[in-house]
Amino acid sequence: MTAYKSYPKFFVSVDCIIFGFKDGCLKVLIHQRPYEPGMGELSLIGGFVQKNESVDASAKRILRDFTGLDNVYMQQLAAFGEVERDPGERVISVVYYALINVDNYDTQLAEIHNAKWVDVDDLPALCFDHNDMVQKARHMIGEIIKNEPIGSNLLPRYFTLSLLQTLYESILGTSIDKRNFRRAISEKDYIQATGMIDKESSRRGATLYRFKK
Amino acid sequence: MTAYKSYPKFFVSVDCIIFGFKDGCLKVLIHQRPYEPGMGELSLIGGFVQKNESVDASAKRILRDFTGLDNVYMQQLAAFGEVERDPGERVISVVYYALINVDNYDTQLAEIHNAKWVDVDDLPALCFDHNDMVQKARHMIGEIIKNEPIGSNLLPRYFTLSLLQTLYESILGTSIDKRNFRRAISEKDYIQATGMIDKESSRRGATLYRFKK
DNA sequence: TCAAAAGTGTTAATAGTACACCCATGA
DNA sequence: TCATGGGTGTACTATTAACACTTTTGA
Repeated sequence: MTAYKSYPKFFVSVDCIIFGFKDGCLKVLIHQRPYEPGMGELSLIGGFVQKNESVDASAKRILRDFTGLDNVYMQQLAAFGEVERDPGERVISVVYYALINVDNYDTQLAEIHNAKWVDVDDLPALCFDHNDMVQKARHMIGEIIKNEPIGSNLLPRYFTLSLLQTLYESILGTSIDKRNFRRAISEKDYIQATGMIDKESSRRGATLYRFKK
Repeated sequence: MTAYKSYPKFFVSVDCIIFGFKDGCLKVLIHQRPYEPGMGELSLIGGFVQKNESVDASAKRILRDFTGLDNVYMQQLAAFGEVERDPGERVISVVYYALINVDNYDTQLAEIHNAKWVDVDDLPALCFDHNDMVQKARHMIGEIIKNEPIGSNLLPRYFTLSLLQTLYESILGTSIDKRNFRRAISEKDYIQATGMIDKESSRRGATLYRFKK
């Protein structure tokens, strides 16, 4: 028997910051909140933790329901627990961030949920404390990309070095010297040339690379 | 009105990893769990989130109740949400780590709670997932001390450079060259000499430093 | 022929690492 | 006088930052 009876219980939600890379910018997937309070306001993708579901599993389920994607890079960011953060009822939210390839997700599902991509550096006002969540997650992936090849989750399977550099620049919010970038990335040994040439993005054509497994 | 009615609610606990620096080692404050399940097992300092209390405030309260300390360096680590993590009932735990000066805390309170310091690198088996929590927090402060002067929270107001170095070594788990350490720390501009001399720790006497504000 | 993106090395500055001896003191 | 911890500088290595021109091609 437990001695917990006298303690209060809380709704626990999960909010997901789903990052994608599109048009040379880091984007976040948002939608219109479908229920009160804040119905119609812009919101992160979220949902409630279920009875026999771990919080991690809950995050995976919510991501799958909105994007059709499984096996996605997703990490916990933090719990948000201010008393009045949700104006309707007390809800403690555990926040995750995910990195997805925008070419892979299920656009039909996204349409059903009214989901859309917005530029992370030009975020509209989101409901509750969701803007804070995005800022914190944005900072976090900036730190992580310095040490880990998380770009593999955001890019198509084959990509040019210019595109990879643009990704780094948009995540880090800085411009990077092309030669230094190429040297640094080749020293890291994350990626390999495929021999294929991309003719879309330039007249001359650029070598297509891919991440090693 | 909210649409949340149909969702389940959960107990939400807070667990605190309270780090201190004592006898040249990084320590964690633990105690014997005073209630079932796991009564008598070794446990982190914890408690339950209350109705009109933010999760952060809850962590502060719990820390104060066990140590008598307020205004302590404390950060959220993560939420732990596995379904079976607590064998009694479903409890989602939000974990914080705190750094305190072992000379300041209320030892009477600690005695009441059966609290004791254990070496972080020689942890006994703790209940539930508490060992995981400590490992994660230990790794976290290792990263943070590389960039932030968090040592100020663990040391007495005045300290020798040798003591500061021992602190860094015990947090980082490495030995550091004395000359390199002193140069690095003086370049960081965190600390200043007070002109006072400590005669306790050596015959010659060592300059006492303090952290700048 | 020219606009647009691809590709390519060198140098300088900075940060980090390795390493050994003398000093002051109390017991 | 000696054992103990305090205090100091230099040379080497690795990492990071700054910087500009040629190539290829389609329009």
